[in-house]
Amino acid sequence: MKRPAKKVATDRSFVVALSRGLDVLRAFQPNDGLLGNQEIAARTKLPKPTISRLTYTLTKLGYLTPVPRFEKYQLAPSAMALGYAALANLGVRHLSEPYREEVMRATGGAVAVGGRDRHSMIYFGQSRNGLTLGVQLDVGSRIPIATTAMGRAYLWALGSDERAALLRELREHYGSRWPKLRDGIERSGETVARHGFAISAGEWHDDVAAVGVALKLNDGTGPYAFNCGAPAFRFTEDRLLSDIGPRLVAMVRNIEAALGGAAPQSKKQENKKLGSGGKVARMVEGIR
Amino acid sequence: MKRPAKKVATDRSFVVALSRGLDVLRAFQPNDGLLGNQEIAARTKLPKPTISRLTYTLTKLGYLTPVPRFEKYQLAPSAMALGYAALANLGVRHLSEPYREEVMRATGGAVAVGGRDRHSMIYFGQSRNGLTLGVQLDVGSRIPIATTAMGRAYLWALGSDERAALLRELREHYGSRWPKLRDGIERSGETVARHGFAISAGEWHDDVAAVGVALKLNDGTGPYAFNCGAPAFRFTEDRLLSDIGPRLVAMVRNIEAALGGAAPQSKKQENKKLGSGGKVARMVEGIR
DNA sequence: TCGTTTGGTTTCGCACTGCGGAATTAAATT
DNA sequence: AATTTAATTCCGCAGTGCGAAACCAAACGA
Repeated sequence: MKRPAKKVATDRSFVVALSRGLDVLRAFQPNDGLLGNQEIAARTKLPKPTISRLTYTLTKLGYLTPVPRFEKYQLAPSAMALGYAALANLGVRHLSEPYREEVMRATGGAVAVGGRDRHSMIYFGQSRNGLTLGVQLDVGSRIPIATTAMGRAYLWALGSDERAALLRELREHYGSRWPKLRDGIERSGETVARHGFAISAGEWHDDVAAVGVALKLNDGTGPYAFNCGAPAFRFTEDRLLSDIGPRLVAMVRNIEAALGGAAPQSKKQENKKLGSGGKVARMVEGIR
Repeated sequence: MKRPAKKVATDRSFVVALSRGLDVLRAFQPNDGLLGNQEIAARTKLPKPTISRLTYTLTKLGYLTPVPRFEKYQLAPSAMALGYAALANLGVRHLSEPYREEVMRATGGAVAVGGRDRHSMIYFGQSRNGLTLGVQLDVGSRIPIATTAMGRAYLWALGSDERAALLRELREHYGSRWPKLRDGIERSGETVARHGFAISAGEWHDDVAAVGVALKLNDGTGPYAFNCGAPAFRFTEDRLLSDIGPRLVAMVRNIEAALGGAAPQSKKQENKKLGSGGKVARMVEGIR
């Protein structure tokens, strides 16, 4: 009864202006520092006057700083504060730290937790020893879903509907490059089914090898995923399979236990709530 | 010509819906993890249906995650991504790192950079050696403006108008506690005038002593500030004055030089632009 | 010097969004 | 069963937010 229209159309509860404003903020990628109204308009595909109003509003609220020298904008401290609040509220991050540390010491690989944002996994926290990888990844770093151990573990931890939805998104996102990626994902699906962890050896960066394990919580919060990686010469595929992988699985199980049990897998619970109408129903409908 | 109304009233360029949506996100403080619509409504003073719509929108966009178990929401990875992008785009943070490291090693104190968000200073980055302070401050941490060396340095680096505005805000924010704070600020103003750095010894936390120095850039980006702090017994007031302070000032001057010169202080330039109407005029008007 | 290009802002009338009071439902509590 | 608490849905209307088009200013270039 609220479903008919073809496009986004009439979703009376969706606040377009807010969505657009956030799109403007998101237009600022981690590199490109300064952006003018023009560039923002190009990226967001919104008409110029709209952008003007939005940047004006965001500036007034302190999320953007004008840089008069270049007549452009920059993300401001307030934007940062949001991110930090998000981070601080992420229980997994804190709780998993000692576990990560331990596995890092035991294996010599860097251990990280992350979750998904759009088409990427994004790091919530990591433990690395001095050596480790050539690639330096910080909190907030993004890594692809399709080619990384963390991403694959995450993907295969999703319910089949969500997974299908995500795969569709990725396909669209990657265009012609998709088939190759999809193959890798499918292979990793078998690995996950058999061993409980995903592997990526040289598929993301030539010289990086890692395993990934997903964590499900019973609070309904989307799955998270851990990885443990090192330079390829240090983690041979053999070692990944027989040593690192199982170790990471054990770690995650421990964390799940500490956090109050893994997610119940049965759809029943959810459906009960879903069937009864109410908020959750709309939520689920809205989300995917 | 756009000024008359008493309240926010008619600012045709200000997008209210966006502002409110961001208020909802901001309602999530770094601690209180989960928030229900109710609590959000209370904090933001917005009517419930409005909150419903906004949380619905934010959820759909991936900035909030519903936690069905508690019928509440949590900040989601997308929110974090924003913050990270902000951080990554902050030139000062990266460029200042080696300088901070050096001063840290030379003095034994922790050295940090930060900027302002609302009523606080917020850390962009810091260098600490193993020991240092009892208080552990991370990127994203907030410290007060009035009682800290960093905050005071920042405050006295503002133009007199902005400073006045900020002081007004703080006064309102702190209510009856204000007079005492104001005294501290004023004393620190003299210190800044005389030595070029601000001091806070035991005024924020009993056992912490620090100096602060502001950094002005010529790109029009609001000032930033550095501090160098340690347990009080390690940084005596004498040492702050004669050693740590001057050293931090020197550091900041070096950074300014590396970044292409300190901000020109004359109001002329700005006024020229201002006079000519156009974007900047509206910006400035809007900001403060 | 005068077009031209580029990037941004203002205007303005209208459509439809977003609003919020009030009614409604769900679940938890008594 | 009655009450409380917390959310959602309804729905008509005010006025927000929209965006095409016009306008402006500065930078370029010839």
